Amino acid sequence: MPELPEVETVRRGLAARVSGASVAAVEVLHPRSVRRHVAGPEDFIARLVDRRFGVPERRGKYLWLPLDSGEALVAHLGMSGQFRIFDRAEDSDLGPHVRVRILLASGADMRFLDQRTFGGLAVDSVDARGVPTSVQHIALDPFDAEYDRDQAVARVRGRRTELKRALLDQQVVSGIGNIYADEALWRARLNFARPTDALTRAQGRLILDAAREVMAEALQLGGTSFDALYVKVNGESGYFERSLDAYGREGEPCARCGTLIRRVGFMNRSSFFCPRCQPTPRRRPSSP
DNA sequence: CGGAGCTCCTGGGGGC
DNA sequence: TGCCCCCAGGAGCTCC
Repeated sequence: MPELPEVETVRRGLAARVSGASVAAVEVLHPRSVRRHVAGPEDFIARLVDRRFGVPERRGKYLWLPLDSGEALVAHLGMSGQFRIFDRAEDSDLGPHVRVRILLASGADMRFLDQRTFGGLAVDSVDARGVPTSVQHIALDPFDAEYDRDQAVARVRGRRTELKRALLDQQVVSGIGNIYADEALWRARLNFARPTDALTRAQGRLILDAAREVMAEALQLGGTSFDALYVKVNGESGYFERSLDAYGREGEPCARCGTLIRRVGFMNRSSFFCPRCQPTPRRRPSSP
């Protein structure tokens, strides 16, 4: 489940390995992985071959490599996307999940793998600030130099929904997925179902600062890896999983109060929380 | 037009 | 042992 820390870990890996590299050839092994490139796989390939990559950038869970053509190669990892870089292309034993291969002029082999194909690549135009068209609707993430926390708080409080829904809405604040939403809520001692329009400004700041903090700590450890579905560009795992306080800890004692962590369904996914530290709100989002 | 539900996808794992 | 079904969930899309 790549969220901001995992995507940033990948971005750093790509920055170290492919910044300034030129594309020699591209193979699209699964068309679904380039479905966001509406002009089709052939056009996708043509816009990459002989182009040179700049330094990769990221907003929220999107990352992109600027091209010397003025466009950008945009990537979203979805649920199971990975980039792997090999020094030399080896045609044998590609494995079942390699979806796109980008062979570099240096001889290196840059592979996009994606078991569930929720992720994908596209070549996209960029605006004057270098942001791809397909990323412009995404809110700034908490690590963006232009991020304004109080504006993000205002967006959360302006919604009429439940707090976790707002945290997961990439147009409110980007980069937060199910794991870090639960972790931030646990740290802020707020229940996922808290109505956003009843949240105080202080609570809004608390939850957004907690999200930023937990993602910063995860990034230090190279992100969260549950299994081989998320690895860095060199194939190594991150170590944040052992630091999680709520996510995946159903039935284990809360690190603050010892109450057993509960899991409930919410938005077609699981939410983990401490029923004592994060009590369920009495009323549903306010109604007339 | 904001909010909420649906849908895409595959492999691992649990249950029987 | 084998098979079936559920589950993981990001985000675009559709409907209300």
